[in-house]
Amino acid sequence: MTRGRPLAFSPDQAIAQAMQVFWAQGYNSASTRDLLVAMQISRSSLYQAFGNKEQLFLEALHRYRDNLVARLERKLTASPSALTFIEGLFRDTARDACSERAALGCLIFNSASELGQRGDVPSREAAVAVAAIKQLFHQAVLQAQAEGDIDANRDAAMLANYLTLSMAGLRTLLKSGASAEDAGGAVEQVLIGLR
Amino acid sequence: MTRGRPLAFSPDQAIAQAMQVFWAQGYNSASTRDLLVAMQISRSSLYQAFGNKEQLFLEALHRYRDNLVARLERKLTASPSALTFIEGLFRDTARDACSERAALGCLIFNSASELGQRGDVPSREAAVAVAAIKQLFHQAVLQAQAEGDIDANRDAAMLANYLTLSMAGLRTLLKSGASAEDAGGAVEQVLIGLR
DNA sequence: TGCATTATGGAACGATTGGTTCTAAAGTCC
DNA sequence: GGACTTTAGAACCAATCGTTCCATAATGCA
Repeated sequence: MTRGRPLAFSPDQAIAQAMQVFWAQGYNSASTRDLLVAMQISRSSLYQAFGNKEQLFLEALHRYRDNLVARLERKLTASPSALTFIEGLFRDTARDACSERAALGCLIFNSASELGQRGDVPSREAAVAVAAIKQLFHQAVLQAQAEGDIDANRDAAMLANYLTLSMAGLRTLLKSGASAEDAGGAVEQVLIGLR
Repeated sequence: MTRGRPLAFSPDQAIAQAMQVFWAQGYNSASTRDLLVAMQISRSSLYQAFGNKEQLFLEALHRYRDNLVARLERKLTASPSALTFIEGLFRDTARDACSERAALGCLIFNSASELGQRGDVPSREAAVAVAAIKQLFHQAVLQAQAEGDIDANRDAAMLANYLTLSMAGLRTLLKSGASAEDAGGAVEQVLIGLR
């Protein structure tokens, strides 16, 4: 099957490590050296396996997006209702205010904020990832409407935008050092708007 | 009065130009060269007048914050009511979705997102600037309660957090390329939560 | 006219950036 | 053993990073 010397590292794990670096530092501030150290591979391996820094970032962002969406979809189906899923997601995020995780924020919103509307591939991919989050909220809202927890007459796409906005705002609030009480209070207000 | 050779540039204008660079590129990505070109001064003048890049950023952030708060306070007092001020602020921001201005976002939220909880001075100052925005919303909510447009029984501090979260989220949404319709719809939902 | 003081332009600093290329060794399959 | 691929590491590139230094220019004061 595979000819030649086999890979000495797991591309999956390597991407996961690179993802952590981009997550903590952002795309521009993450140097290739930082990535090499975290990935525990040599320079030649990085360029042979992933091309360059930009392509590695795209792989990491893609991975993050896929993992996040899959995790949330599992959570959604495991929840007693779509509304409790949404409520739990926001409340858990707010409750986690003081953790390292909250300080990192979300790679997708971080990237959208950093890369803005530059027009290059990483910027567009960040926007695509935001759209994936919005799409998941849309799905949850539709389900909650079918379950009778949200008025079926309300525009589900609009509510999906509202929830995406709210989650992005919550992450920024947490990044600026908001307490769990402050974040939790604001989140309850967000959730009131759903019903 | 002043001894020695006089300054050949206006520190005010120079800071304003530097602010634009930090605004468009972020703190880390803004190079000293970019700053020098925009400020139209020489390298030595920058370090003599402002110390270093970090201190220059702090001056720019401070300036941005003071200008923003002053402008919003003027707008608040000029508005027929505090509620119309809040509504107008959010609607105008959403309506402006496709402008360059919207693509830049807000320097304060940009900085909070980029610098996160690093613990250094720029990071802390970004958090202070977010707190200033929150404080302004708090003031507007209290006034709206006094004017009978918001239920006086509701927690004004909580609503201020809610509005800060919403504005931060709106800016992230616009940075990810949301249309004026999408942003406007989400904003209406945000405003419904106030009443 | 000199002196003190401050600002200026520009060179230069050492370190680091992302990216590429090279070499020699090592591992695996046929 | 030969074909093939990956490995580690060094070297290199031009560019950039933030910062420092120095001689010079421009002003007020004596």
